[in-house]
This record gives sequence, C-alpha cells and structure tokens, in this order.
Amino acid sequence: MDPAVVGRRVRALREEQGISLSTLARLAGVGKATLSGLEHGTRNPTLETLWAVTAQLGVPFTALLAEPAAEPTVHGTAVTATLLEVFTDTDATYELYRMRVAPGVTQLSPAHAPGVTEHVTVFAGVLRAGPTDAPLTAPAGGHLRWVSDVPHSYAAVGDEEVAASLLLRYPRR
Amino acid sequence: MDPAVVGRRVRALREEQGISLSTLARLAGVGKATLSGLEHGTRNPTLETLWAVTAQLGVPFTALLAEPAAEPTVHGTAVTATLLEVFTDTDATYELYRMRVAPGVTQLSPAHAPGVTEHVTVFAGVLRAGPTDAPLTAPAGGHLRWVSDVPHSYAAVGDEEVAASLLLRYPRR
DNA sequence: CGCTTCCGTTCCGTAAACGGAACAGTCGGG
DNA sequence: CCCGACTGTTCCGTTTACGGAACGGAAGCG
Repeated sequence: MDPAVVGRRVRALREEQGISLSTLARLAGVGKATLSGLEHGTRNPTLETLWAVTAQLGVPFTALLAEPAAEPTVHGTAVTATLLEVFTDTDATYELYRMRVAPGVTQLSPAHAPGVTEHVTVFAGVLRAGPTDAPLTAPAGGHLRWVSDVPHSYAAVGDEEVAASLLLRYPRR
Repeated sequence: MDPAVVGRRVRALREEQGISLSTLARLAGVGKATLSGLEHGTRNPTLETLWAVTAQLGVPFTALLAEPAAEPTVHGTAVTATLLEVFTDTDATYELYRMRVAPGVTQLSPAHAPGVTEHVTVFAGVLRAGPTDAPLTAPAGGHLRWVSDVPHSYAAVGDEEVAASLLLRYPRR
C-alpha cells in the first residue's frame, strides 16, 4: 500500500475543513514535521499518529484507506463501476455504484428489465448518458435519470475522465 | 485508541485461521518480535506493518478498527449517515453517504460553506428535505438537489424510515 | 533419554518516526 | 516600509519500532 495515497487523502480532508497544517498538528497533538511528512507520504506513520489525526478530522480510517480487491468491479469498454452497496426494499432493489467513464469511447449497454431506472450524479467531467436515441448531458455536480428498459449508452464529453455515482433501481416484480 | 485492542484482534484473527505467530510473521515479511509486540499491544505499529499483517490475514484493515472509530456514522436527531466514500477532484471534494432518516422527527442542519450542494437519491420511504423555508419532497427512486449554504432540514414523510444516498459537494475555494 | 522441530518471548543494534526549533514565504495593518 | 502572525518545510537530537538472533518451553519420535 502506498502511504502517499493516505497522505493525499489526509491533506484533502484537512483542506476541505479549512484547517491549516499547523493548527491540525496542534489540535491532534502531533508535531508539524510529523504531519507534513505524513501528508507528503515521506513517512510511515504510526498507528498512534494516524489515530490522533483522523480523530481530530472526525474521519474514520475507512475514508483514508483504499479498499483492497474486496469489492466487485465491472469493467466495460469505457465504463468501470465498483459496487458500493446493495439495498433491498419491499418495493425495489437498489445497487449503488462508483462509476468512471474513460474519454474517447462510448459504451453501449443493452436494455434492462422493464421499469429499471438509472440515477447518476456526476463528480467530475461531463457525462453524456441515457437512451441511445436520446442521451442526456450533465456536468460536474449534475444529475441524470432515465428509464433503462431500452438500449442506453455512456460517454465522456471532452478529454476528461468522468467520475460519478450510479444508482440502479430494480422494481420488485 | 488503545493499541492493545488492535493487538487482541490480530491475535484473534490469526488463531481463527490456525496460523502460528512465526508463520504469519514470515508470510507477512515482518519480524516475529514485531508481530509479538503488536499482538501484546506493547508496540505502536507502523502503517506499513499493519498493512503487511492485515493483507496476509486477508482482512481489509477496517476489520481491526471496525468496532471503535470505524463507525464513520454521523448521528443526529433524525438522521444517521454513514460515510461510504470521499472523492477529491481538481474542482471539488465529494462525500458520499448512506443516509437513514427516522420517521416522526425533523432534523435541522446549519448552513454549510458557500457553494456547497447536496444531492439525495431516495431508496425507500418518502423524504422531505432541503432549505428549511422551502423543502423539497421525493418518493422512493426520486432525486433531490439543493444548495446547502442556508439552514436546511431532513424529515421522513409518513411512518416509514427513509433510506437514501447523500452526496455532498464542496467546491474548491 | 536425547534429538529435532516447532512454538512464542526477549534481547539488542540499527533504522527511522517522533516533536521542538529554526527556516523562508505570505498576508494584513500601522 | 517594517513588523507581527501566520503558512508549510526542513533540520536535528531523542525516542522507539524494526528484524535477526538467541532464548526457554512443549511436543513428537527413535
């Protein structure tokens, strides 16, 4: 595992909260040198150090550590989707995916069962997706929804890879 | 957090698999002294060490910390949110939560930083959420989006608990 | 009973993670 | 301009986590 990944996440989380490195170090009770080295990935932090920092950030270890291959991942020509959660309800079953769409390629997907809907929230990039004959477009922060009982497609608009969350809803028969 | 707890878990997991300390140390590529001290809680293990051991045990690292801080959950009067993923991008940082809203209570949430948006996809139940003075309503399968730099609220409509995914988008300053 | 082969712990020199202090760079005010 | 307060990085002495080796103890076998 790469300590640089953990470092980048810590830095991202810290900046997200608008806390300076100095302040976080003081609050967490660790040296500034320690925190600096941790964020750069040049150190191999101790459990105690990680604990102090994450506790102060109010973030669990889960947010720092990239999940090993425990998650099922679906690869396509353009789309890579990892299943985050399955939720079963009296009316429907939901599958929540983390989705990435590579630029330059369009992925076609056959029709699902009647009544199945897809809900996409775009994190980064611009996504064009939906029924193949009438696709929809959404930029970062946007949301798409369509009934996927017809052939549909996914494509990234422009050069940037698209990151998004994908929710599949299968109504109970 | 107590390193002795982590140690006991490692020992428990190891004995569960019927592997000796010496063998696990060799497989994981760490010293027997290191593993012995780790299991006794007399050491303060390094991220690298923990990683090597948990990887060899086939445990996703979260299992060690599962009980104490591993609850990334945020509890409120009505809402329980579990952090599934943090995604950092050049333009914004995203936090994806699994959210449950208990019926009968309304949860108020203070304003976030300017530009922060919330995106909710409802799995089950009917959710009323958004700016406190102009809330939105969505049934199962529906989607809500609002700018959360004003006070906002969450409430379940009816008796059924609401299950949903919540995406928080923090634009880069 | 020796002898071998494991077990887990302890000892110890080395490598490195630790925090404090000193550092350059930036911003805002007098 | 100069100062103070702040940012994050680097230097450095102390502490300590590291792995190899040595240790006592428990089986298994001739």
